[in-house]
Amino acid sequence: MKKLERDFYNRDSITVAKELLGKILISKVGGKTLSAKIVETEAYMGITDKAAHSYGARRTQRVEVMYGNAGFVYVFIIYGMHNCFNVVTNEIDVPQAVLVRALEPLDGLDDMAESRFKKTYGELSKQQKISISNGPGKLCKAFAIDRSFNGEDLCKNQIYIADNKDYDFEIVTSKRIGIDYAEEAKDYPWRFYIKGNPYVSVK
DNA sequence: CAAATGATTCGCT
DNA sequence: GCGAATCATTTGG
Repeated sequence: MKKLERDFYNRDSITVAKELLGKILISKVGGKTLSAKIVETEAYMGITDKAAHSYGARRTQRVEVMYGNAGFVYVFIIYGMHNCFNVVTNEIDVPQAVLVRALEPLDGLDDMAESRFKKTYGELSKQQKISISNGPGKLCKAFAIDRSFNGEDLCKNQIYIADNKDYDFEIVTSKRIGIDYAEEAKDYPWRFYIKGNPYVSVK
């Protein structure tokens, strides 16, 4: 499997969000290898998108990564307790990003189960196996992603995304989740997921 | 089973 | 001070 290069990320968020579906997220932090298929994403289109942190060209310390080069990681804390994992897209000074909302675990299942539930994968209930990574906060916990990942480069070897030849799925397009404050932007069809995948957070 | 609720921290105004 | 790109748990039908 080939690692995705800077060129892949250096396009608009909607295109990257769609094409990230079915790709493989790989983390090699702390001597462990974790991998999972990306099954749900959302595009945040920057200065014109009321749901985006960078709406209206807001440029603060927190949002600074999004103004940088494509292919970097943007992690933020939401509701005081959950991390959200984003991929920075598009040109420098165009503050766009893609939120990864759900993953299908592939390798390192025991490590993910340990991070999430303090159990081995075999000890999990059927319900827990699904909920191990079927949401933005949950997948961060499974991958042990926190704010120390903010600003990491996906074109290096600590954490990266690999291409996948398995393109046998349909993409469903729908409205984004949890952004009721965003007025008309809350209805934009900028959420994408793999049809029929059990790990999708909201069907 | 659906709906309501509490948790808890930090960046921004 | 306010409120957020969420989640787990509890409550009620």
